[in-house]
Amino acid sequence: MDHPRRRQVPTHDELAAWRLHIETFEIVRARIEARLHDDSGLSGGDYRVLLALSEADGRAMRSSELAAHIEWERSRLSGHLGRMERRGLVRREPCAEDARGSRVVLTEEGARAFHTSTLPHLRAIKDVFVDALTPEQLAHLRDAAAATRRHLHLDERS
Amino acid sequence: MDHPRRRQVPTHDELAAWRLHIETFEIVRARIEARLHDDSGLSGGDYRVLLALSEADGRAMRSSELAAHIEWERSRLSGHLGRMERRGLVRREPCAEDARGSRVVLTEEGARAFHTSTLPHLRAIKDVFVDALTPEQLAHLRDAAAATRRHLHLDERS
DNA sequence: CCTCAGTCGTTGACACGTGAATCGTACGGG
DNA sequence: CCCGTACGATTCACGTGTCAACGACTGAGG
Repeated sequence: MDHPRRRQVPTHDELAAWRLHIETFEIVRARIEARLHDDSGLSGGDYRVLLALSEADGRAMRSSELAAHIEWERSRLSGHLGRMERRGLVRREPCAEDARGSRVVLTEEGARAFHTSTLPHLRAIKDVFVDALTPEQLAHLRDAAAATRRHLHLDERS
Repeated sequence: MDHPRRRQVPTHDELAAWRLHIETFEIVRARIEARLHDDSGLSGGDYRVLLALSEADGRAMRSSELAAHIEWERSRLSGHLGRMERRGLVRREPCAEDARGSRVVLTEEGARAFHTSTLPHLRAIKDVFVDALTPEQLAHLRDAAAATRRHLHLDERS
């Protein structure tokens, strides 16, 4: 027998809880994104970009500013914007103040797509996620997420 | 004013809880997979395939049997096995009983990679996920996941 | 000025995921 | 025995993600 100061690996139950949790909420996310896509043709990434742009001054943002805001790699954003531009959701124009950069502008069509998608999307979140849980369970999830963020030293706002 | 029988969209707090939860545990998953990859060069997908194969009779399985077991699309598995085969983790051989099919066999190297990765992987799950939470919080997560699965009519084992 | 380190955005190579089409084989019914 | 349908596995086209390398440009210093 060893003298475990502290168990180094999860118990069977802890491991089962981990798998159940992560697999379940992966399905939840997929369902919500699938509904968004069926309703409006937008992916989760599209929605996130459109949300940020529609809240921005002049419905436009510098590309790396946008990337920082939604916490994406710049290369990821670049590729995504290329696909969104092909579909007419955004437009890229050269930036006056800094010839290296570019401004990402929300098009009329992009704004329309975002607005018509919002309500059904929120409903999907309610149907699939919120309504699955009691208010106490939801509060517990929020607390667990907050504790996890502290544990990982996320949100070091200072 | 309307007469909402039942709110159709989430409240601000519910929406915030949803976003906090999903974003946090996405980061948790990414951290655990990054540690797995750093420790052993395996991705989460590799690990799942190797786990299933190492528990299978003769360390081998029919391809669609394996796909069903780990709940993957067959095309996804096919592509993934191609990459794993290039790296020598698995081998595919024609199937005796059914010339359409193929058997996926765990190689010695695959078995070795799986075994050396398991302990560090479990430790990562403990460090990053389990140790972030109190036992009560972990139980709450498990209950919330179970409730969600019922809500979505998953696990209809009948 | 001019140099040069650093930033902006894109690109390339790759891993990974989905759904539709494909191709060969299996097998039950004429 | 052959035919048509069903099935196993792969392939294709595409969307999505990472990281490293790149070319264009900026801006602080000599």
